[in-house]
Amino acid sequence: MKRKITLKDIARELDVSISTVSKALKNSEEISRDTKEKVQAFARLYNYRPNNIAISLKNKRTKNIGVILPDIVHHFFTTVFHGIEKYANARGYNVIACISDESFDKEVINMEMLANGSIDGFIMALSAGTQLKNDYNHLRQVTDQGIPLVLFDRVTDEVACDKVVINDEEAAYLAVKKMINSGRKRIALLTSEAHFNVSEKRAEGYYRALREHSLPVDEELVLVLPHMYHEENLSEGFFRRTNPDAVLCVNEIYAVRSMRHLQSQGKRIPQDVAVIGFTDGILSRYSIPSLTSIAQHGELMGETAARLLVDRIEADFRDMDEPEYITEVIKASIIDRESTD
Amino acid sequence: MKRKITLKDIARELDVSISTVSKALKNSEEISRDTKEKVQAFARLYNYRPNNIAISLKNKRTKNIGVILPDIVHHFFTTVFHGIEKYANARGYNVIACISDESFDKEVINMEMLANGSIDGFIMALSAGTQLKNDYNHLRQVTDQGIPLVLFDRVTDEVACDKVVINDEEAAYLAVKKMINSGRKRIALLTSEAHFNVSEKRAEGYYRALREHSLPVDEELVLVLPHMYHEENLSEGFFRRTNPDAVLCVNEIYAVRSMRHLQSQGKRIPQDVAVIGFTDGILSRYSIPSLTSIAQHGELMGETAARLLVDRIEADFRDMDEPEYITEVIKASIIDRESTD
DNA sequence: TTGTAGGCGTTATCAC
DNA sequence: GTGATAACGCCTACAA
Repeated sequence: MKRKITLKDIARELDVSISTVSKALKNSEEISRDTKEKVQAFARLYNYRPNNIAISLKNKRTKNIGVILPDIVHHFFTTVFHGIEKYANARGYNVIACISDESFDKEVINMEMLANGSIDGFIMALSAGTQLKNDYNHLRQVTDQGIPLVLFDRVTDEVACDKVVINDEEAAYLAVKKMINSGRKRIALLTSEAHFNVSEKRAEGYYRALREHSLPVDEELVLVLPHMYHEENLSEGFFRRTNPDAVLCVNEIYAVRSMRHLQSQGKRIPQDVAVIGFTDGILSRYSIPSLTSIAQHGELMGETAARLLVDRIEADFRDMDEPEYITEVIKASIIDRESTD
Repeated sequence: MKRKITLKDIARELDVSISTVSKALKNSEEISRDTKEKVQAFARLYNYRPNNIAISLKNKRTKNIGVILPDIVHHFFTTVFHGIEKYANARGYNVIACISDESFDKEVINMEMLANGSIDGFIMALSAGTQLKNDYNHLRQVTDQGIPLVLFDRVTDEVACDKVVINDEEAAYLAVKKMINSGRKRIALLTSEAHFNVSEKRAEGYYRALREHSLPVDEELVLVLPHMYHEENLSEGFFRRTNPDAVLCVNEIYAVRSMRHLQSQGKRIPQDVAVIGFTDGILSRYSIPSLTSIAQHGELMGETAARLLVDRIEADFRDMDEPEYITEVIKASIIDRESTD
């Protein structure tokens, strides 16, 4: 077991000073060809690599970025993460990932853990708990210290920072409009509890589309489901009772479950009922019938967030005092599949 | 913007020495009550937190663990990751995540990036590229430096380290046996290219079950698919040609696609054809019909890997010279759903 | 009870 | 050309 070698080791071995070794390895003009070759050969032989931690301490930058996600079972967050990771790596950054599990407390703990020097900046989507509690002091604490922060998807106006969102309202509007244009009249909305910013926005788009096409707004046709989809049968009675000819769901799990219940009630999709779901994930692609869905372009969102963050991290400190924060809007798009006509 | 405060700042402000501050904050007996209170109050006021990087440099341990995954779109790796993250956090470690994208080169780059002090140990599953190339020098380089490494799922005998695997062979065997017991005779296997260790193991289980139940082995019934599932119709002709009454798939995507093709050919599932897939993911749960699948207990695998790693990291250095490496086997189990009888 | 000094590994400045 | 020194932030053995 050959232990990790340091500048000091090389210096001792070659009987030169540490600073000479350091310079030689950087190919400094100051050092004689002879010495440089000797040092470099030795370093190569023993596979010398500078210690990241020491460099971090010296430079006060870690080349790590902290990512805090509410969960990782939702395909959407997975793709965002991938986008972040890809972009960050390309610019020489590592990604430290933490999962808040939708809990306020875990989010706070994770942020504090990372904020003490481990990372140069944060990318995160707010946990359900945080949105419910409406407490953003831990975020402000971070930004107050001058640590750059980028929020995506689940954002808040309460914190001044860069943001990346999708046009949820517009996407829902277009989806409903699409179904109206193909002749649907009784369009149901399956949404989740309202403290999720995004659900709210999607509901707004739903209502706007109805209004603009002079369809009656029937609150009976709106079903609010709990965020965790434990109970299998919640929506079964709903469909029997309300008998819709189209359904918009705020995620693909609701959508697939809806199709399942509708089919078991003898409905054909899309002939009798059209279904569209948010999140163009694996379920949408492989369900039977495959699901027309609203792609949120998670990977692009991740890349965008990472770009904003790295730019901010590497921004000149001259113009640090009064930054103009940016909110980038990613356009969602509808992917047509078999569940609509 | 209140900048991060250091021991030095406190010392200067309170006109004491740095070491006094350090000790006072640790509630050392050496320091007078008076001084301690003064220092602690000040530290609290300015929200002092020790700098992780400095501590890492001093202690030569980062409390970070590096996780390298081949991809993150497969639900299995996602769940493993979650298990690692959960366990690691509970023991005070952060997780640095890198994705090799199934590429040998990226795997090497990521490992080198992290191996220079950023992490205390690695958890990883080998990329496809690495298994294909059969080159494990980057792993040995890491273990040779005394950095603990735990391999999971996609492992190799070529590297001496702790490992976590599932009993793939046995699981496939049991799945096939189950279908034989319910009267199936023509059992197909959809597998991926053989350089994947796990696919190979699963195929072995398939063959063993056939042999032990005196069913003929018909190579026509085995379809080897490329790892990336771009081509949609690869298996369609296969089913028409071979007309199986049961199918075992090495992942759930193959399984769901199979069901789709079979259904479009007028077959009923499970009456005409039974289907079982590896990976108990979201597709299995929500497909129509829902898919009987082999749960690999990814979260447990992740926790186990993290436990092995942290134990190894924190192991006494006395018994470091000749470690006995452990391979833990996680038992896969069959989750019965609608695609089998 | 408090402070000094040295070290973790690296780099930059300045002196020889 | 080379090397000594200080600094990044923290800790600790030892001196005062």
